[in-house]
Amino acid sequence: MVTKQDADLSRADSLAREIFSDVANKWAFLIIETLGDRTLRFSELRDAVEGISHKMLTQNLRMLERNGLVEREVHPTVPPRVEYTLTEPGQGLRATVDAMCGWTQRFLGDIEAARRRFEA
Amino acid sequence: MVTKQDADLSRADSLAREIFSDVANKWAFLIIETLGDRTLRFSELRDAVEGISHKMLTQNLRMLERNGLVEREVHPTVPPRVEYTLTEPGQGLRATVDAMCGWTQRFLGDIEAARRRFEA
DNA sequence: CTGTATCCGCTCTGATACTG
DNA sequence: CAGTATCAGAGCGGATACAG
Repeated sequence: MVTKQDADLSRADSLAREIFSDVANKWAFLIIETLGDRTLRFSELRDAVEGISHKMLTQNLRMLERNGLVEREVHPTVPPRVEYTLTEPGQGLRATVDAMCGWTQRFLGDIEAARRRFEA
Repeated sequence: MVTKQDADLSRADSLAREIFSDVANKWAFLIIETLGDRTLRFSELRDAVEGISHKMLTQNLRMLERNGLVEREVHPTVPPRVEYTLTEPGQGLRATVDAMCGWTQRFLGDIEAARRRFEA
């Protein structure tokens, strides 16, 4: 028998997985790390996130905005000025991304060694 | 002037970013979560990680092995039996992925709400 | 300055078939 | 059972051009 709770759980699971798929990508992580607790303009982000293209930045910012992870604030001036800031959920994700960065630093040596070992 | 330390730092950074790119992908995360502290066979993993194809599983397992995050143990029987386990660095990464899963659960509601708001 | 749209090459992905 | 190879389609990502 499938209870209502089961249904809710599997719905939550599939939603979680979908969010996961959205967010578990290199550019999203780098944008979140770069933003930190600052507020940055589109062009500042483009310059700060090394190697990102105009298109990927727009695309990922829309995705993050759609999921409520960044807030987009438009100043109706000319030329336009648009600023991006992490929301509270965004800051929460940032904490986990920070942890992952720490992990990379911590195990850099092991990973390099493993790679050399793997060439064989 | 570019010191030796600067060079080392930027080398470490680019390596870290490379690792990041390898690992920051949906399938890798799901595999790591699924493995947890268990030891699983190839076919068990394929069944446990919902939706993953034979090919993606192989590809990601190789990548994880190359970076020393999973250990691959071959039992020379017939039919062959190959088991995968997270290494210590792998467990470290798992901790951060766990945190990310917790984050998804915690903010599921906010994210759903944000999405509804975004349709406008 | 910011954002959308288009084109195009290239990689990623899944399905299938084959080997040990 | 585990792994590799191949093929074809989808989607990513970069460059460019143009609009508000």
